[in-house]
Parts: sequence; C-alpha cells; structure tokens
Amino acid sequence: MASTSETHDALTKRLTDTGLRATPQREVVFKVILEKRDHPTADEIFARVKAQMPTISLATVYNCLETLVQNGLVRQVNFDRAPTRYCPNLHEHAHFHDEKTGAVHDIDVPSEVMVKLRELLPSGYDASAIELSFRGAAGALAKAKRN
Amino acid sequence: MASTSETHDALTKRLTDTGLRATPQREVVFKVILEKRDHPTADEIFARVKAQMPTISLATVYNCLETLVQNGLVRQVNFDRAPTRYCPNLHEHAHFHDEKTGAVHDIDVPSEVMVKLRELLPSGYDASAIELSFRGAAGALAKAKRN
DNA sequence: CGGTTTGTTTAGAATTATTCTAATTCCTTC
DNA sequence: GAAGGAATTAGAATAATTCTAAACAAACCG
Repeated sequence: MASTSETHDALTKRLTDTGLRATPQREVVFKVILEKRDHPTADEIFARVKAQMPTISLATVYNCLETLVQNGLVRQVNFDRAPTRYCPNLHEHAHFHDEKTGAVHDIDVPSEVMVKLRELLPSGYDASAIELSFRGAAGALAKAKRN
Repeated sequence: MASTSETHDALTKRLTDTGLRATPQREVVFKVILEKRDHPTADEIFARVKAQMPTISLATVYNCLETLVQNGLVRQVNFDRAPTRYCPNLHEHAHFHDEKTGAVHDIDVPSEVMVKLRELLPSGYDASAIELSFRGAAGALAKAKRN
C-alpha cells in the first residue's frame, strides 16, 4: 500500500502542477479518503477530518473535495438524489449500491466492455464520461468474499 | 401514436389496479410527460401543467410524479445532483446528457448488452436495477439525425 | 526583509430541490 | 346524503450544497 509520504507527494505534485497549493487541509481530506475507501459523503469526510484537524470547516471540506475532483485525484459518485460520495479509485469501474446497508462497492469493468458501451452511441455522439451503476442486494456470499 | 383516450385508459387501469384514483391532476401530469418527451424536471412539468390547469400546485406535481413512478408509468432520471428528470420511455435504455445544451437523449441498449453488464457482478450480488448514462457532446451529426 | 498580491480558509447566510404538515376538498360507498 | 378515506393545496421545513465577505497565509518582488 502507498505510504503517507507517497500520497503526499502525488497530491503535492498534482496540485502544484496546476498552480494550486498543497495545503494541510487538502492533504488531510485526501488522506482520509484514501484511508477508508468506503465512499464517504462530504459530511462523513468532515467528521473524520475533524478528528485530526478540529478547526477545519465544512465549507473547506467541500472546497478541498472540489479541487481534488477537478484535479482528478478523487471521483464523485451519485446515486439518485442522495448526498454525493467520494471515491479514490481512479480505475475504470462501476458501482454497486446495496439498498439494504447503503454500502457502495466498486465493480471492475474490463475496458473492452467500456468500448462496447461506447459503441452503443449513434454517430455524432461523443461521450466524455460513462457512468454505470447497479442497485440491489449484496447477499451473504458477497459479504463473505470481502472478508 | 397513442391517442389521448388510450393513454387515459392505460393510466386509469394502472392506477385503479393498485387502489389509486385516476384524478385529473394525475392525468394531466402524465399527459404532459407523454406529449413532449424531453425529460423535463418537476419544475418544467409544473409550468406545462399549469397552462392547462392553472390551480394545480407544485406539491401536487411532485405527488403525482411519485405515484406515476411507483406505478411504473414513468421513470426517474438523475444526473449528478441536477434536478430529477422524468422519462416516459419504459423500454430498457440508457441516457445521454448533452453538456452543452443540457438536453437528454435516450440511447437504445440491446438486452444482450444488459445481460453482459449484469455478468460483471461477482457472485452474491443481485442487481434490481442497472443504470447507464453518458455525458458529453452531441454534435451536428447527431442533431441532424433527430430532425 | 516589508508590502503587495494572490490563493485559501472560515463562519454563517443563501440557495434549491424536495418533502412535510395540516387543513381543505373530493370521491366512494353505504 | 353522511361518513370515511384519498388527494390536493399552500406554505413551512429540510438538507445538501454553494455563496459571501472577511480573515489568514503563503509566495513574490523590489
């Protein structure tokens, strides 16, 4: 797993490359998202970050999340109109939303499938992003697999 | 194209089958969604409906939309955190969201592709719904095709 | 260095889509 | 045609997010 300093460096580079500053707030928000990859909401991130940096404000968490998203360091995930969740997995993947528990799981999507999906578009349509999500129940079998 | 009375009957049947009433408000909301299949938001539907029924309230539009969705007569579509849109196309399909114009277009998805997507899920995952959406630009070619 | 500019954080107000509340109206049925 | 349940309504409430304006911090420059 990536060490703290590695992620720190990645963050710093990404930000400074775009003329942005690697502030302590941005670093701790990013760290928290990497630490527990459970697709937390902004509120949840705020709570986790406050444990390490009690003076941070919710607005700052939203600001940091916005810059992280804009710089391609984290990904936003939306289900219906529920609060936006944040995901540090940058590989092409889909999401499974467990209706019972509310948990979100990453689902691998081979790039040939992505290609197939893109081929569904009639000519003249150019997709910059494709979003695929599943909703349903992750049964006992699925839970067992994760442990 | 379905006549007004046909859609009226379909609606009536669907609602009464579930012990619900086919009220004028529900009928006009449904009609408006069928008339212009441009994936309107609740606000847009409200505006269109008010032209025919000036006394209707926004709360009623939301109520009607909810019952229509629950009874499988229209489908909800969400893009990021934008206002929910409503779609009368009940066939399996995806959505393309034009970033420039904000327009939403239906994209056919053959059921064999849906089957393939479902196969991406590890064992133990059971999806009750699959959502696929594209975001990007629908160029001149695509627009020409629609006219 | 000291001053200026530029970027960042912050608290709280504002916004916005949606839901809730409580009262009224409308059907349906007996 | 009265009772009871369902639906509608206006407006208040909610909740996630964004905005605002002020304070703060860091880099920049002579």
